[in-house]
Amino acid sequence: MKLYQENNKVIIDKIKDFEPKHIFECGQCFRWDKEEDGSYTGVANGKILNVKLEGDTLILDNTNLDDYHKIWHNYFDMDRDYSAIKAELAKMDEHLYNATIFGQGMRILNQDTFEIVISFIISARNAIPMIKRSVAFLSKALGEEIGEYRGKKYYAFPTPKALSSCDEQVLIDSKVAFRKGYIRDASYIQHSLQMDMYKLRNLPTDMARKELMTIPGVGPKVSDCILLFGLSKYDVFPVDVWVQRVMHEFYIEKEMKDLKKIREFGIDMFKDKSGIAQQYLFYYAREKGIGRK
DNA sequence: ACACAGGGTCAGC
DNA sequence: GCTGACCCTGTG
Repeated sequence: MKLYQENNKVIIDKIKDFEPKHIFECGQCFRWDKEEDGSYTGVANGKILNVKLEGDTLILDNTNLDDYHKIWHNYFDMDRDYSAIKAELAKMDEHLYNATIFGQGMRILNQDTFEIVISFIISARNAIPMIKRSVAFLSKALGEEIGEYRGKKYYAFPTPKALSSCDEQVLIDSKVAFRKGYIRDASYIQHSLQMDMYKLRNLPTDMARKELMTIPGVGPKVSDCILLFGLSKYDVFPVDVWVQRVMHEFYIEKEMKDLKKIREFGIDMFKDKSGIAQQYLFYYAREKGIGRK
């Protein structure tokens, strides 16, 4: 692996376990879009980045080595050995083997805690394209304009202050619908520091989870997603309709509908790799339509 | 056309 | 612990 800068690109030769499609389309993030040339452009930490894989060369455009080390290295979870994780999961059974092969190159991004809280509140009983639409609308309406890339303007995710004090009409127009009260209240909780969601990182998973569940619009499933995608906790197992289906298909009787028990089953099975296992299974199930009637 | 479900959560029994 | 309502939109 060789890392170097060329103009405004950071290039990594001989990259392993990095497949942009699987990273950006596995359902963990909502601010990355595919360009016509197959690359992906998105916003994180107030910066615009374009990502393209050519063979085993990763090209990060619109950035520099300084930002790579400060932001993107951690954002893309570069220090984690996904080959080792995949190998461990794949040897458990044929389903995990298939799911890890299918999702090869998927990585769990380290995303901003508050952005993940709001995004996954929006995700409840919603479809992924609509979640992306709402998040894009709110960012454009309330977020700071951070620059232009390939002729398009980009906006940072709104601050807690902006989201907690905006006109109700903005939330209505964003189509977050019945979730608008949750978003305003959750944003105020962070803005007022009634709870500092960023500090939950320092708590054990179960305590952080208990805290998250006090936020309006945050239940068992959304809190697990926040822990996994926004707080770097991997001993969680978010159970949504797809994980439910894939678990019924592969591991447990269909009569077992108690989501709490399915979650405990997953954590018991996958331990400290539950979150990552869940993401391989979720992506595999959703792309293949496993269990859909 | 129109019912149904989409990365669930909450309030009211 | 269960059950229905919740906004809006794409899908069949």
